[in-house]
Amino acid sequence: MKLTSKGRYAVMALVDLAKFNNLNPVSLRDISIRQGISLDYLEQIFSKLRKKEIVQSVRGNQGGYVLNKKAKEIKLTNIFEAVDEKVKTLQCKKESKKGCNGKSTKCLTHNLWDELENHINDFFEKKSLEDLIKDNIERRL
Amino acid sequence: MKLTSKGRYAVMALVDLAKFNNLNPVSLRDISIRQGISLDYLEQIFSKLRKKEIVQSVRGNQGGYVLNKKAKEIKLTNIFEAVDEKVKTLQCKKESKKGCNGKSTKCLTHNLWDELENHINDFFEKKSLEDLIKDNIERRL
DNA sequence: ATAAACCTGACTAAAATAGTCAAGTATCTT
DNA sequence: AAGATACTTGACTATTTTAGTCAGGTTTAT
Ligand code: FES
Ligand code: FES
Repeated sequence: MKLTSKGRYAVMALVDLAKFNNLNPVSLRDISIRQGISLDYLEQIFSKLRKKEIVQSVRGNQGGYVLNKKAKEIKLTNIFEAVDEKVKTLQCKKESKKGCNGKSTKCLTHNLWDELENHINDFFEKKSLEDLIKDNIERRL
Repeated sequence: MKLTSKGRYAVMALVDLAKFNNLNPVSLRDISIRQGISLDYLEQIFSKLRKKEIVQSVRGNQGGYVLNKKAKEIKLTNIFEAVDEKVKTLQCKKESKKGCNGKSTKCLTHNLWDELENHINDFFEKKSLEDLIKDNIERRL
């Protein structure tokens, strides 16, 4: 079980962005340099974040990205969904009545993985971007 | 974030095995058929489980595997550790003082992933093989 | 003896990941 | 108007990981 860097970078970049509090757009170039993430890769990520209306783009010189919602309203769940970082512990399709082994009943562990998935999603549902920023400021003091 | 089938199979096979309550060894061949898992793959998995003393092997004709501890004492944590299914949400090395970006401080999200890792491991630490079997019996009623 | 079943290590196809690269388009500043 | 900055898109690719397979053993009950 690991987290992919796409999900990791998305959150990292958004925390960086959110710290500027919507005063003015932040360029991906700056984020790239500050966070050590490839610019081209960031572009892919922000393209997805924009489509899901998590950020807004400002084109042209001095442009960049701004949060499209309040930091409090952006949960990790939303971010992960936007960049396709899904939690997938079940092998089978959840809706299907078939098990992961191709049999007509769910496998011995189906229920366990389902619980696990919920357990993890709870965590993501509870954390907002605002929480992360606060946490970051506290640590600096 | 997904669970690999190695971890999934390990747990699935052990639940199957545990249901026989140590009365007599269960052959991998049987588990393979019942659970729809490749025999060769199961052998790899059980080799690791044996090295970590989670199961005991009985060689020869009518041989197979038996649990080496009480089902209550086998936590998911132990199983996952045995088959190298680790939860890895951090990018950096935990001990190192360097961040995942190569910089000398931890990245903006380091703490978040660390929390997440603990959150997930809590789940694994709480679940024993016995819990899974009970859960399975209840469902059948 | 022979068959069942464990044991080991090496090998490999396929999928996913983590990017790179190229060729734009829009808008601000001067 | 020109130039620079920065967003936008889509295709491409190297690397790594996963999920096995395969071949050739060894052990032990009957
Ligand atoms: S994970 Fe759903 S049936 Fe096995
Ligand atoms: S995950 Fe540890 S420093 Fe980034």
